[in-house]
Amino acid sequence: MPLHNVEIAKMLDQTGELLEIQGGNPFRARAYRRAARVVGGLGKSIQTLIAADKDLTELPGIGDDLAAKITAIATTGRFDLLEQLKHELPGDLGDIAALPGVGPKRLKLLYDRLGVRTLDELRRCAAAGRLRDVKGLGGKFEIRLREALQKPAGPSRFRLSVVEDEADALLAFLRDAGGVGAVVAAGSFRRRRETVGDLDILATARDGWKIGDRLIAYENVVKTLAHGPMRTSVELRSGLQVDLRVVPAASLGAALIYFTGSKAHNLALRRLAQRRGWKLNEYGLFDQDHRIAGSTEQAVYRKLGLSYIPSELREDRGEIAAARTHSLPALVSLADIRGDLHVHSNWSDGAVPIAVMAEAARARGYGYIALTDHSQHLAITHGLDVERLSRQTDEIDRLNARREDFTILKGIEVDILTDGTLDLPDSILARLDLVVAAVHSRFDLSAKAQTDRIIRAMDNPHVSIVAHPTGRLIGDRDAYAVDMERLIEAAAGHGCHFEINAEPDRLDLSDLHARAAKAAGVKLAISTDAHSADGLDFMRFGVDQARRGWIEPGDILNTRQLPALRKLLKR
DNA sequence: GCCGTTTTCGGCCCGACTGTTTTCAGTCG
Repeated sequence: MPLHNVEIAKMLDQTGELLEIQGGNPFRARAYRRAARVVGGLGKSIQTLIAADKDLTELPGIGDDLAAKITAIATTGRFDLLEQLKHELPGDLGDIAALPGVGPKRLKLLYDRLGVRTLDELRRCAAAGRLRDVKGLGGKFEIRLREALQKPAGPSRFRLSVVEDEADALLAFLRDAGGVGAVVAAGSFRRRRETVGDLDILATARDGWKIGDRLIAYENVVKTLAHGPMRTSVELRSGLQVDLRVVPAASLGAALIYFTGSKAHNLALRRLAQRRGWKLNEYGLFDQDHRIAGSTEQAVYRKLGLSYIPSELREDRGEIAAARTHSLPALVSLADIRGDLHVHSNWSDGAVPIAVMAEAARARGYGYIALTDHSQHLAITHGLDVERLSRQTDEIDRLNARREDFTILKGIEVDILTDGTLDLPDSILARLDLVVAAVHSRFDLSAKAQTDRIIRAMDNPHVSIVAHPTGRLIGDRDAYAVDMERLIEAAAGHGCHFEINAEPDRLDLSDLHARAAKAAGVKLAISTDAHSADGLDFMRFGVDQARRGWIEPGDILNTRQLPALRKLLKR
């Protein structure tokens, strides 16, 4: 059975983990982990690359050996080395290693001295107090482990928008303290990843203890995990962990780079520095003991011979090579957006009338919106039939007649039915400015059927944009099975476009898919799918994901003035 | 296991905090 990239990546990662637990050469284990990350972050599927006879050793961190192993995994669905490791190291060692405070060394102690192989066995040993007697472990470790074992596994990652709410309040609280300079959020939050594991905050302050004390005193803190002169870690009521790092102002730039990550990006930068005989850490870029850069990120990148790399690109996905040749993309920004192409009103399941949505969009500096209510098949949303849609277009004509400087485009978010036909007849679709097509049912189809279904919808020449193409809800629902490469290919061939749905729980297309679409020449709309005026503000999350996908203003439909946009919407 | 404008062998990022060590290993980011 041929496997997808994520599945291959998972097997490689598991292999790396087990190799690490087993001991032996740690760099070998690291090589598997790196390969896992590279495969997981690939825009194209390994299957496609193999089919096209591409040389996998051209991928970073993949040599002859791993290329052969990846090919074997991809084609057979099996990985002998992993099977062998699982046989040699039975039990849920991976789950045990995931516990806080348990790394490969302590895991080995538990395994060798106590014979612990499963979480249940560990729980029994911890309860019986047998851990503290093992030389190298101890009472504190046992207590911490017992707590971790009791705690129900909470959400390990939080949606970006959720963390943003927490961060805004917490940053304001910390900035209010005396003797504090900069207080900024870094980490995956600053890279604008769709989900955030923990919130990293960087501060410059005269006294690191003091701002740490203030963090601990924050009302939502339930637990202090670590507290020192440079670093304090706490857990909030929501379960979100916050890491506060304090550095001198002269180190702010280097610390921002270090604390923003990603880890892989930092490793690559440090290797670059190392090759020049320098050292890069959170305090600066050093030639021997002499700091040659550090107060700003720009200066550090410049010294390393790189253009400034926007935080959204720092994933070690080719940005360092591009920065070296000064060929980074000029990323789209919120200021480039001139309108919103997916908006609902109270004609279907939106909260407010068309005029209110239009006014809210105008207040945000837009020149147009596309009103795209649901179609009849989605009865629960009070979806529009031909007659109501027809009346809605008349209403929009009346509203448009009132304003010179703002246009409401007549649209629909039409359901793609199970067989790929559309929920409304061509006769009415032809009268609209744009048709957004979307799947809202039968998420259970096979990948082939789902892909055929959406391609058939794109065959209809009235369809301009496919909305939320994979149907995922972050943390709630996986994407339906669909062959994204075939969809992108079809869209490119049809002159059809995809949406980056900006709702923080959708962000669909994802960053990787957006990048793949761009590579194929497919243009994208960044749309909010707003069901109320406030919903229009989700635009920033869509723009952030687009930036993570290396997207430039020219790749986006709704960066254009209305006449240019209209041309692109016609097929 | 990967990789090379110092190397095809000998390296592989770097520092803070904790707990158990009695001067530092393990974990984490």
